[in-house]
Amino acid sequence: MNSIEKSLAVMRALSAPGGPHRLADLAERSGLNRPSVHRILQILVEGNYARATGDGWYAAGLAMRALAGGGDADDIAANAESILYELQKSTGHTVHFAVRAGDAAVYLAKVEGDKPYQMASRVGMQIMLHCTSIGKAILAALPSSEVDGVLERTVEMQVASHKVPDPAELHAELDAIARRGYSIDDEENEPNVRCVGAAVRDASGSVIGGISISGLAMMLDLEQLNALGPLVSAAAAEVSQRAGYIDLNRALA
Amino acid sequence: MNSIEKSLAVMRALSAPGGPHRLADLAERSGLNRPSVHRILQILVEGNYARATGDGWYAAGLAMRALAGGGDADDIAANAESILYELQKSTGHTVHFAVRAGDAAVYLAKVEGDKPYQMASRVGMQIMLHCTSIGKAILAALPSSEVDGVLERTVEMQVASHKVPDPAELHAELDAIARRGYSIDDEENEPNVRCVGAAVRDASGSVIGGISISGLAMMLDLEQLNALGPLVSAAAAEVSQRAGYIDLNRALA
DNA sequence: TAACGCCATTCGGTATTGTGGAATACTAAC
DNA sequence: GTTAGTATTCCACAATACCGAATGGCGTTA
Repeated sequence: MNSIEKSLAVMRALSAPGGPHRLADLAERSGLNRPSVHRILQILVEGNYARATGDGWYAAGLAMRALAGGGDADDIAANAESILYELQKSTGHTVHFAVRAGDAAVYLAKVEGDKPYQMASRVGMQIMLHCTSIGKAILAALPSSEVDGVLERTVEMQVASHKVPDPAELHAELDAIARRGYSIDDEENEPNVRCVGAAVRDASGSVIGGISISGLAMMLDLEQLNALGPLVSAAAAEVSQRAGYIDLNRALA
Repeated sequence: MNSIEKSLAVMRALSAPGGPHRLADLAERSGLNRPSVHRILQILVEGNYARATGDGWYAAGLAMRALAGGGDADDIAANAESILYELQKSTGHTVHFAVRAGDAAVYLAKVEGDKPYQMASRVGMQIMLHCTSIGKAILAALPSSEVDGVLERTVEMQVASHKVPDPAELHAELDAIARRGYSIDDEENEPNVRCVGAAVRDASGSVIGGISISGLAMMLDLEQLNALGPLVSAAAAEVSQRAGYIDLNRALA
C-alpha cells in the first residue's frame, strides 16, 4: 500500500458521516497506525483539505469540496436532471439521483416534492447501500460475493446506528428486486420515510447508481409505493439510456 | 513537495472544469512531470477516483464524489439553506451559496427562482473568483497580495475563456465592494446573466464564501441589482452569524 | 507511402521519503 | 494524586517515489 492510497483512505475516513473524528478512529477506519494518520492529516490540514480543531478532532475541510466538481458525474447528473423534474411533476414527491462510490452512494441531484415538508437530504450527502431504496437497487445488480463484501465492511464501520441486516434475508430481497425492477425502503433508513428506487446503468452496462421517489410514511403506504415502482423503473431506464446504456431486451423488441 | 501533495495536485487538476483532460495538461496544471502524473493516475484509477478512457483521456471518477460529503461544509450549508429559501421567496430570483476552495469557489446550495427559465449551475460546480459576484465578494475581503496571487494563478490556468481582468481596475472594484457590502457581476461570468453577491464569514472572522442572487440580464437591470444589494448583504450576515461569526459593529450597536 | 512530431507509457538506478515501534506529552476521569 | 487513554514526537531503517531518458503508438504532414 503506497502513500497515496493511504492518504485516500484517510480522506475517506474523514468524509465519513458522523461529524468530526478522533485521530484514533481515523486510524482504525483507514487501517493505518496513528503516527502515519497524524502525518497525513498535517499535510491535509496544510492544504485545507482537512481542519483540525486543535484538541484532537479532525473534520473534512472546504478544499475537499473542490475535488468533487467536474468529471463524468457532472454529465450524467446534467442529463438526469430533466428526467427527475418530470418524475417529480408526475408524482408530486421528492426525487433523488445518487451514484455509487465504494460502499456508499452519493446524492448528485434532488428535486424537492410539492408537499409542505422537505426531505432532510442534500446533494453530496452519502447514504448506505443496505438500507436505502437506491442502495438496494444497486446491490441487487451486483454479484452475490460483492454484496457480502459491502455488507461486511458496512457492519464493521457501523457506528451503532441502523439495524444490521440478516444476510440471507437481504439476499432474498435483492433477488426479488432484480426480478420486479424496483426496490423499496420501508422506513429502514429513516423513520417515517418510505422510498421506492431503481438502478441506473452506464454505457458499459454496469450499475452506477439509481433514482428514487421518497415521501412521508403517513402519505405513502406500501400499496402506493408499489404502484410507483414501474414509474421509477421507467425513469431509471431513461437516465441509463442517456448515459449510453443499451437495453438489449428493449432493443430487440 | 511530498507524494501526497502531488496526488492532491493531480486530483485538483482532474476535477478542474473542462471535461476530460490529457495527461500532458494534467502534468502542466499540477506542476509535475508526465511520468509522475501517470503513476499517480494509475493509482487513482485503481480506486475509482479517476477514470481512464483508454486513449489518453482522464476524468474524475465517481469515488471522488464521496470525498466531498461530510465535514464542516455540511453544517454550514444546512444552516444556510433556510435563509436561501427566504431570500428566493422575497425576491423570486435564483439564489446560490458557495464556499471558497483554493482559487475557486464551489456551490454548496442552490434555490431555483420562480421564473420559467433555470440557471445552468449545479451544486458541486466550481466558479472562478475574479468574474463572479460571490467570487468578487470573497476577494474583496482578502489582503491585496493574496488577491494578486489568486489572479496570477487564475490567468495562468485560463483556458482561453473569459477575459483577463486588469489588476488595477479589479482592485478598485474590490475596494468599492468592501465599502458598500455587496458585489455585482454584470454578465462577466456568463452572457445574459447578472448577479449580486455578498461575503459570508465563519467564527474566526475570515471569509469562507458568499451568497448571490442571479437573474437574466433582460429581467434584471443594474438599478434593480443595486436595490437587491442590501438584501443579499443582510442574508449573508445572517448566514455568517449562524456559522458563528460575531459582527462587532452590530454587536456594539 | 514514408517521415515526422507529438504524446502516452515504460524503465532503472539513485536518493529522497515514508514508515511504525517506542518514547513522550497531554488531557480527562476517578 | 494517580491512572488510563489520548495525541504527538522521535529516529534508524528501508521501501518507495523520483525523473531523465528510452520506447512505442498514433495521427498528420510532405
